[in-house]
Amino acid sequence: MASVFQHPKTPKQASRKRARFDRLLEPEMLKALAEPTRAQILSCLLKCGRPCSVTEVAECCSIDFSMVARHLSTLARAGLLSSEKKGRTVWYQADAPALATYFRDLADAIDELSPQDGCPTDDDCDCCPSDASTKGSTP
Amino acid sequence: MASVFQHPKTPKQASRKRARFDRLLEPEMLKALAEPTRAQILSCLLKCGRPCSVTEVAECCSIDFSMVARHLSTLARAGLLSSEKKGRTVWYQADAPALATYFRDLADAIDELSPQDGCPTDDDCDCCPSDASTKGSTP
DNA sequence: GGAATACTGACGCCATAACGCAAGTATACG
DNA sequence: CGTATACTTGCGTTATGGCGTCAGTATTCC
Repeated sequence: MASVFQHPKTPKQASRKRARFDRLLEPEMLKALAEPTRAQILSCLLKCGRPCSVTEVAECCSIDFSMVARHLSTLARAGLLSSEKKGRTVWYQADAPALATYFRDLADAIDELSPQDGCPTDDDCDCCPSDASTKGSTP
Repeated sequence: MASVFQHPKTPKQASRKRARFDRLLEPEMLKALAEPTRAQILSCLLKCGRPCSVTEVAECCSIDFSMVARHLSTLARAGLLSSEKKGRTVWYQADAPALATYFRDLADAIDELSPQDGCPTDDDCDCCPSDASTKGSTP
């Protein structure tokens, strides 16, 4: 499975937190999830829980076989599914706990990252990666 | 094949959980998140915490003004940002707690939804919305 | 009123990717 | 062997969406 599920070690530094957040927001996984057909397929596999073949998923979702094969491959490449070839059939399986963990990590990263007491208005706002030209007005 | 994909009977609770999950996986929000530029902009606003104008974000992220305006509008439409117009400037703000809550809900929905003890192999699997045509094998 | 600021919307260009078909590959079975 | 099954991959079409430009709108300030 892909690295997306690994927990980054986060020393308690703002820059680390930002890095963690940015990494979790890495678009590969989200892009894979954001496509309706893929979401449907993933949903199907999550609901099922056991490994499924391409044919099964295609029949289940009533989607063209070759499209399902391609989408499953995309989902697996994004780390959302594991795949195992046995004989001539490939068994795809959704790792629900890993996926749930990923989203919880993302939520935690957002919590850690967000300035609870507001951003200092007129100096020392590290909102942005590398730009210190426009410090200024607040509504 | 794949009896697992049938849903002979759908208990109300299970179908509710599925509905909840599917609603959370609604692609609007994920699609908005899955675009690198938008992720950068959202990240910037999350890190800042306070409301920011389009001009500020554009300068901060070094992105073309009108693009930023468009992306901010997209993010707001997807529910990822709140916007408030005051005078001639529009203040966009990221609601970090809400976003974190969304991802936690998604994680919870996945946990609830996934069959902890595995999917019964040969009968009574309600993985799929509406298809009961095939019987078959499991790995 | 007129100019400046802050944003929005419309047009076209282009890259990416989904879709469907069909041909190709790999494995199993008789 | 040859055939059937289970995928994969390549190709052309279509659709979506990001990007840049520029014109338009709304509000403020002089």
